[in-house]
Amino acid sequence: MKSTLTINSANSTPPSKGMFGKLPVAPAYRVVFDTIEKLVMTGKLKPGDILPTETELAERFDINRSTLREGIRLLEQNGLVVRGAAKRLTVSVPHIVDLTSRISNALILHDVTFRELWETYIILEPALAKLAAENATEEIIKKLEDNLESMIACGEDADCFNKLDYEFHDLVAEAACNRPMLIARQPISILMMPAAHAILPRLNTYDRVIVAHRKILDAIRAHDQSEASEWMHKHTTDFKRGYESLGFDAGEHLVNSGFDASAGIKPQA
Amino acid sequence: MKSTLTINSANSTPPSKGMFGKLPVAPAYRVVFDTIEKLVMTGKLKPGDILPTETELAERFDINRSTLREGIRLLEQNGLVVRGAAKRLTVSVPHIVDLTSRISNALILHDVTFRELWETYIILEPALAKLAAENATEEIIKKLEDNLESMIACGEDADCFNKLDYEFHDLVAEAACNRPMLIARQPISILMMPAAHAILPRLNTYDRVIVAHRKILDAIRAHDQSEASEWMHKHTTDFKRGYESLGFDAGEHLVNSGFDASAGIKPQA
DNA sequence: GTTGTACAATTGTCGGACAATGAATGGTGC
DNA sequence: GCACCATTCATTGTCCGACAATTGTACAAC
Repeated sequence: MKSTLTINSANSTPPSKGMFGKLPVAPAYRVVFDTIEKLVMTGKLKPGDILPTETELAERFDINRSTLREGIRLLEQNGLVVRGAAKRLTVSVPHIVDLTSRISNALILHDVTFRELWETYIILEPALAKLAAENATEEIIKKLEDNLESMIACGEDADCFNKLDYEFHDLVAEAACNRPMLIARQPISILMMPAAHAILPRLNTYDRVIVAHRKILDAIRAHDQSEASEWMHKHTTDFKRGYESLGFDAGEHLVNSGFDASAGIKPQA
Repeated sequence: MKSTLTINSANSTPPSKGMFGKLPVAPAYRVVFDTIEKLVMTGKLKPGDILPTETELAERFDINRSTLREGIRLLEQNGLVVRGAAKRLTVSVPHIVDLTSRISNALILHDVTFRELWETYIILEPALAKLAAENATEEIIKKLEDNLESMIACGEDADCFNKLDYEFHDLVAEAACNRPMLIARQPISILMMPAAHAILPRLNTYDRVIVAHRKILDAIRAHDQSEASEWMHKHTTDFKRGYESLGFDAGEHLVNSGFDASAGIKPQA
């Protein structure tokens, strides 16, 4: 951190280099991004606002349109602007799904282990179930009921079952009305999907899953927070037990769950 | 989800709209992004690999350099490439801090409430303390000790104290060796900072904080997981009590904690 | 009111160009 | 031979101008 710097250190290197670590002269396209990002974050630009055309923006910033466009790409990737109906740039709010898929990609690249995912999941899922029992609306309870019915109708069609299982937990998370926790859970859920797909057909846990889901749903409907939390805890622990009884090592990397895992879901981007 | 769609629904809307959701004809710069992203995610490009020059890449993709550069910007903002030492593009893995600051920005724009932050925080912090008690290395315990000493030496310098408080919790989270949880915690921690700054000098809770930190540190050092978890729970609850006793409403929006909150930290990006 | 058409605006893409800057190279002195 | 310096070169950041494709708009026709 070079906490102590003396100006008069005329011993080794000329003072023009070495100290004064390069002051942040950002390329123009980055300045464009920073500027507009700040405008959005400070509320001077609100979601839904339509930006001027590229030509006009370039004129105002006094840069070339190509350069401006590079800045726009940064904003676009950040989800702060989208090219709206009329192709015009409109200010937007980053979608949760964009964030979560980005996070899961990053976790994959960081070689996250199943142990880490699991440790977090076993914390979040019961907490979300508890909050769901507190906050669930009639509407979402209806969706949960539909989900459970479909799952029963599913029989032992593993693909169908897994999809509905994933959806059930997603709905519970949504019912909790807590976005930070939702964002934390989603990437983990995505990354654990391959494991879920591997477990179900080999261990034949269909019945156990349905029983657990029903208990959880009942608890949510009854606003019984501790019951919801406890059953979700059991249910999630079951999942880990299944994982381990298949001979997987929880410390093992998940690298090759790979790209399709994150790209496979993206429900309605 | 429009699960059932019949072709012959010639009743209301013409079939050319409504169904056939826009087929994915992506602009070239986006194809560049998708292509290279996939190469990274599938491991065909590994972190540290140096990409060809812009001119060469443009030639290979058979597009103009300007167009290619727009694609590069998308990758850059995603953290998948950085312009390395020699200005050459280098494949990289997204830094955690980039993710977390993006998440906190998104949460701000989504008008997240203190209630949501709190509900998540009270779950994560004890869990992290528990894991820290399990996994903390000597090295990080040393850092925690240093932090506690500095905090005591800090006296009632609120700025110094808050900074060290923030750092302490960061260190505990780091000690837990769990990146999903780390990523989940960090944005919340960032967003709650303004609240922490408001509470401390007005309620004079310096002593209570130090006592709690010492208890937590002792528990981590002794690998006493439940003790670490419990004290962290108390400590975090204290924080909320402070927040409420200042008359804030937990359901209140945090919009105007605004931009500086997220930009203020960024330790060493 | 709906349909169709002509026109204008805007974006996506292209080709070429150049200054600044870091890297590589080669010459020079010891 | 090795260290040091100047030159050359490659590459990026930026600019300019241009054009096809697409889309919004205005207006005419039914």
